Amino acid sequence: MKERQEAIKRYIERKGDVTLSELTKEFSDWSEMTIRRDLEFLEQRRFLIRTKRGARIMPTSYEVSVGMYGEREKRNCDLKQEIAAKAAALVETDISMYLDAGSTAMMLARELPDRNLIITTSAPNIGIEIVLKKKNPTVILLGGTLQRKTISTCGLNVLDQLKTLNIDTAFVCASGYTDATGFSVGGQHECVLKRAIIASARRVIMLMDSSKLNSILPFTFAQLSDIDTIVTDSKAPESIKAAFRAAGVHVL
Amino acid sequence: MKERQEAIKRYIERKGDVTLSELTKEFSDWSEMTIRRDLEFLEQRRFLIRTKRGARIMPTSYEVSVGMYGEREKRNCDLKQEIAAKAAALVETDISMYLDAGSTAMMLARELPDRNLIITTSAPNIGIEIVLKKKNPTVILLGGTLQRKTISTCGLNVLDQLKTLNIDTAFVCASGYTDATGFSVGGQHECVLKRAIIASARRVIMLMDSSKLNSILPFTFAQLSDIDTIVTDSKAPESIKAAFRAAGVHVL
DNA sequence: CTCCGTTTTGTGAATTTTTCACATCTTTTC
DNA sequence: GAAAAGATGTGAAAAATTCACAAAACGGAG
Repeated sequence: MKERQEAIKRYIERKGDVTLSELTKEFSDWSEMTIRRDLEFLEQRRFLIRTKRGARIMPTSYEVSVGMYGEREKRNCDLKQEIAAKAAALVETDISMYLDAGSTAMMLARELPDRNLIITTSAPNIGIEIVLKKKNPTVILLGGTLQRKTISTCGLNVLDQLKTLNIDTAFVCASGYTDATGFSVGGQHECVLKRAIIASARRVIMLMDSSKLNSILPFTFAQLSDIDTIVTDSKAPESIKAAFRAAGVHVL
Repeated sequence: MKERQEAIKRYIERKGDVTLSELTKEFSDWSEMTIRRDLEFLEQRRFLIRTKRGARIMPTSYEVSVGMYGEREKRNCDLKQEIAAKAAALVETDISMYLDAGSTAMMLARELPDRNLIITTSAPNIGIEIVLKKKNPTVILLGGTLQRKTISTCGLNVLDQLKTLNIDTAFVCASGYTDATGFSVGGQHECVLKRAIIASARRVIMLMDSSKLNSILPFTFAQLSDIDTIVTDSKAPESIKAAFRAAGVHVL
């Protein structure tokens, strides 16, 4: 595959849904016809489908979350993308990692290198995404009841399932953070799961975009002392980042 | 939503991918313009996306399997649809059931009534499909390693997971059957899982389209004596159906 | 039942998008 | 370095889509 085609693919993956004119503007070094042919090429390889006047990402499970969360998902898309890219750089080969549920985690999944990784996750849509798009990683899905809102599983026996899994690095998402309350989420089951993961992982990396700082959700699952690294975006206020560093947490 | 729009939606859901001319032929009582407007209407509600000259089902996890198996999936679409409809009629309210992986099972999932059901499955795409499209069923995903080919999980501890689950009716798919070899599939892990399910379920219903009769795959997981009912399509030869009945199996 | 306003549907022209054939330019191979 | 193969650009032809408006169907209110 050519470099231009890769670039077009990445662009569409990021945007989700593009028009041809948008693409000709973005890739103005080439003619419309060439872009058309590239789209045809990419469609044949099932990376995308061509729509009325443009193209759309080939919807695998990605669309599940987009469809669910609708515009909310896309809103902080660029922030989350930034976080995902930074987090992906922390992934080493042959690592055993945990990947949380949520849109930021989905973006991280797409940024992961196609290498030998053992990826445990409670989000079946993320697991499917990885397995369909990459050849090398092994995906382990945690079993349990599938939650409608979060598309993630939670089982009474999560602890049993984790017992035989040695997780090196856990990428965990939070929905809220304040100094007083720590990291919090909206669901009780998620809270229990995240706690179990954090307790068992060697290294915990928190993914949180700046829009979630200074908000409180019902259930706290971790304090600053529980985590090693926090990955956030460039819009996070310097004051909070300084407070994180003061607590001995790496900030990226 | 109008009756015509419902019908168009159903038609596209069944076919997966249609052209406008196909639709105008199918719904020839209305003009092309009306169909166009219906497609626009349905697109706004996220039921489908419009493509170059037609429309395509809004891809939730359903598309995952279609995308994977490609034409194979669509080939016996009508037969599988027939089987799924017949099998759905066997589902009672408040039942605890197991749903196998595979395209026939996916179709059954779409035909299920939106009632209080406990649905256990090893196919995360089917679980997501149910949870997104229906409000009432509870979905339990079995955990384990996610297989690339089948989009289903298999874990070393399936037996443990099943221990606390009481499955009333299991809908199981087979890839091959002959009198001599019984029901067989292509993967060893699937074979183990199916055996465990069949051993623990009170009632076992086998789903198999006629194209799979008289073919043998590497791993046998059940004999006629293990199952209660076979649901197949109208193209199944009467002689085989008679043999099933003679063995005490209900044939639908 | 009929009038009037609203909604839905059909029609054809205008517009836009897509396709196709072919010319030109680039890269590869011998 | 020449021939072949491949990629890209161009513009006309074909097709699909949109748009504005007319016709038809529908739904009360009198």
